[in-house]
Amino acid sequence: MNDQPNTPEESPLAARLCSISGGLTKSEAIIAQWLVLNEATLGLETGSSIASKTGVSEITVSRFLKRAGYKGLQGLKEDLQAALVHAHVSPADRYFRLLDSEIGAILKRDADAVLALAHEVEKPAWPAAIDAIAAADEVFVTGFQTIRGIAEDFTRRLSIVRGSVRFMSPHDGGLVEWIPSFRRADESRCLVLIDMAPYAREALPIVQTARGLGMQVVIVTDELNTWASAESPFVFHVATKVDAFLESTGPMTTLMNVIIHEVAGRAPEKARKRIKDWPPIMRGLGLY
Amino acid sequence: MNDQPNTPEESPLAARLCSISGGLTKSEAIIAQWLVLNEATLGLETGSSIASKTGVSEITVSRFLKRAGYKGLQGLKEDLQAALVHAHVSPADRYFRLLDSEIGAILKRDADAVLALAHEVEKPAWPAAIDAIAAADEVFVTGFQTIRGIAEDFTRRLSIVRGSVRFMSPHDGGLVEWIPSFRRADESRCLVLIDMAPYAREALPIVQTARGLGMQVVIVTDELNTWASAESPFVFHVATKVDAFLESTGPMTTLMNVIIHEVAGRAPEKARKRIKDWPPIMRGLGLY
DNA sequence: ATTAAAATGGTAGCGTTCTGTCATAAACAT
DNA sequence: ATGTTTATGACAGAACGCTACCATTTTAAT
Repeated sequence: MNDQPNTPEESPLAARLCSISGGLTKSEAIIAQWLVLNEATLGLETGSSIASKTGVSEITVSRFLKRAGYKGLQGLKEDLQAALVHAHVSPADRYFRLLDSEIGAILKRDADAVLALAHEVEKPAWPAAIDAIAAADEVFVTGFQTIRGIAEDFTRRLSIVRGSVRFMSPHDGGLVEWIPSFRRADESRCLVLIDMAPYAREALPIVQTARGLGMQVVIVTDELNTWASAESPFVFHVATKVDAFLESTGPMTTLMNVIIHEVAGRAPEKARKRIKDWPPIMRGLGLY
Repeated sequence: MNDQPNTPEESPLAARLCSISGGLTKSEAIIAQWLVLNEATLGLETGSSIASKTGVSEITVSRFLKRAGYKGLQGLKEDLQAALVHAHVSPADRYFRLLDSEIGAILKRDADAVLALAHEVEKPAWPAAIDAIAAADEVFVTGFQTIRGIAEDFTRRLSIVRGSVRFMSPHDGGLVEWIPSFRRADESRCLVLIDMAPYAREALPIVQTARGLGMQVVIVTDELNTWASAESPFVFHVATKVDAFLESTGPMTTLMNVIIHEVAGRAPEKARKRIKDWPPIMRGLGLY
């Protein structure tokens, strides 16, 4: 099922270069071959560096790239980046045509950010964080401003998968739930904090309070957050800058969904049972 | 003997950045973290692109790199290249070592769903829907259950971009806002409904009520929804099934963000002004 | 609160990269 | 051999990325 990103004969770049109509000239062949062989490090090259390494002149490189359909070396680099997304995600190139617009660029970056989440779940801290959420006797969730809703939905959806999950708004009397209860001193508690840099002033003290009470803290935040790592080992970064008017919260939502999926995976039979029970529960509640 | 080309905590770049004597300033910390998180694609970046993505100025990036011991971004790229040669890792599989796993599949499908949004944006109804939202004198937003939070966040974020946006919970006395006011009978109103099939029983009557009051209705829903198209021309479908325990709402969030971006684009100067005014507004409100 | 120090951003200038125009060289056909 | 086409390179202008100088803002210290 997987395409082979490494095999040169299957690389989209190679395919594109080979498909140039009318064959290649000697210099062009040299350039093309060099490009394919060095595809991995193309991003670090520059037009003239390629020229000198292949022994042709700068302008020939430029011309060749344009003939191959790229908009200069910069365009080739962009295409390379986009091709990554396409190669691994789309069954065909059915979207190519659509993705040239401004929105297309935003969508591409969002998709890329989603794929980049693979890095996060790969971290050693990831399974530990999932364990912390799955094993805790009680889970608190919080988030502010324009991602408060994501935090609330996360709470609802996590509640389908495991019990004792509570959204916490620190501003309407929220932290009272945390008053240490000695009757249940042995219970473990976990806080999931969703955070974005522009709105984060309130987050730090909450995390510190939670830590002080012996809670585990899982923090999902954007790339710009720098304080979180000092407070907890369970910090996961999501790319949110997509050059739109506002940041994108889509990838963050995806990550929350993955967390839920993984927590469910820690106790599959229980989770499935809860899901089975869920519709009747809803019906009983009318709508909400 | 094992090479860990991707593990952030072992990367030579990360090591070097961490070892800077005298600690990092706030901006520097942001830059450093961003560099580490995006090391895989650094080759495709440029000084100013990094600056814009991290929210600092070009010159701060330049200064920081010099302080870190690199000779500008070019020097950093050269160092990276040297490291890459050793690691034998192609940027093509930077994410995908683990994408054969179950989570990998989920991420891929989510990313694919995001790209597939290009189809929705391409529909003729799309610009019309954006117009309806942008031009309306008043915009109502609603959504239930596990996507209610998305609807609320959409309300908050759309409020940054244009005024008179209101989240509407039809169950706590919600529809009173709709009582026709003859003083403002000429005002146009628009409803944005976010919907998912499993929870949709309540949505239809709301839409019909809105239509009866002469409102435009924009509906964002999943692939399974069949009734919406009969009620409004502005229906957009998002793929939500990713074979996880629960549906994925990430792509839907992305689509809402795109809507906001487009609405902002309809009145750029006003939108930019609103964004500029936004931080003070927030501060004035304390936190929420 | 006031002052000093540091950090950051804006503007402008330099250097580099990229591309358009023209000229030269090579390949090819007759 | 000659003329024609094509490929390649040299030069220059445009565009962009990078850094030096100065102004402004932020932070820390008293």
